Amino acid sequence: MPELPEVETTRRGLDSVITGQTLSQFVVHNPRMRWPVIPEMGSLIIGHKVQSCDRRGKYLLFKFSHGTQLVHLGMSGSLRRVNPNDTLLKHDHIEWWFNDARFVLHDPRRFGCVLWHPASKGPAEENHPLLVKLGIEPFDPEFTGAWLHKRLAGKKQAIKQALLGGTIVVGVGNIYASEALFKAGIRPTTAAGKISLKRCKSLVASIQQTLKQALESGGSTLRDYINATGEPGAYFELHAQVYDKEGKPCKACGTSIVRIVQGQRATYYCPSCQR
DNA sequence: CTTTAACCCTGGAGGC
DNA sequence: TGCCTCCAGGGTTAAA
Repeated sequence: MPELPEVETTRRGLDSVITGQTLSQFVVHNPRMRWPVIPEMGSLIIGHKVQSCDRRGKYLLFKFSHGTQLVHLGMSGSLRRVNPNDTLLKHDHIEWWFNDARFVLHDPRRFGCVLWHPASKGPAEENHPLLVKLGIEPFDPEFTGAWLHKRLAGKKQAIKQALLGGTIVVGVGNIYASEALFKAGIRPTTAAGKISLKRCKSLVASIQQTLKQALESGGSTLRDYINATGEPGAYFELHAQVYDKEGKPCKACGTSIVRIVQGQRATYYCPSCQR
C-alpha cells in the first residue's frame, strides 16, 4: 500500500475530477474486502453529488450530503482512472462512474475496504469507530516536537512501533518510519518515552520532510500503486536511505544497514548514525 | 490501561 | 517445470 503520500496523491487526483459530480453508476465485482461491501451501497449513493474528497489518515472520505463513503486501500490497493471502454484487470473489484470519468479500485490482497457512514451519525472523522482513535495529522500545525514529547512521555514501546501504531500520529507507514528515524538519527528500538524534547523536534521535522518529499515526487511506488490519473508514481525507492537496504553501505557513513523485525514488520537502520 | 501476536488475502521471489 | 517457504507498503481484533 500506499502510504500517506500515495493516498494524498490519489485524493487530489479524485478531488479535482469528481467533486461536484453526480455518481451515475457504482459497480461491485467482488464485495469481499476487509469487510464486505454492503449490497445497498450503490443505491445509497447513485444519483448523489460528491461534495468533496477528503482524507483522514489513510482513509479516503467521499463526502455526500447524506453521509460519507470511507475507502481504504489496504496494503495493495490503488484507485485509478480508466477510460469508459477499457477492459478491467484481475483484482479490479469496484467501479465508480461519473459523467465523463470512471474510477476503479484494484486490490489483489483485498485488505482495503469501502464503507458507508450516514450523516445522521455525525461527521465520520469524529464518530466513525475506525477514525476516532486516529492520531494527529502529520501536517497539523499542532504536531510539534513539544506535542510529540508530551504524547510519548512514559511510553516504553519502541519509537518505531509507536510511530507505526497510528494512534499518536497518522500516515507514517513502514517505509517512512524507517526513513524518518534515520533522518532524525534515532535508533528505532529506543523506548518512545526516553526520547528528549530536542530529538522529538528533530523527529517531527524528519517525518514532515520525509512525507513532503514523497508527496512532491507523486507518491512512492514499490509494486502496486498507480495514482488516480493512471500515471505511475515516481519511485521512492530511489530516494530511500535505509529501507530495503540491508547490507548496503549507509549513504552518510558507509556502515552496513541493518534489518531487524519489530512487531512482525521489517525495520532498517544505520547502527552508526542512529543511536 | 499498554503491548503483543494472530489474522485478513494474493502473488512474487528464491531455494531445491 | 513444480513445489515449498518466506516476504510484502496496513490495521483491526483478541488476548496477555
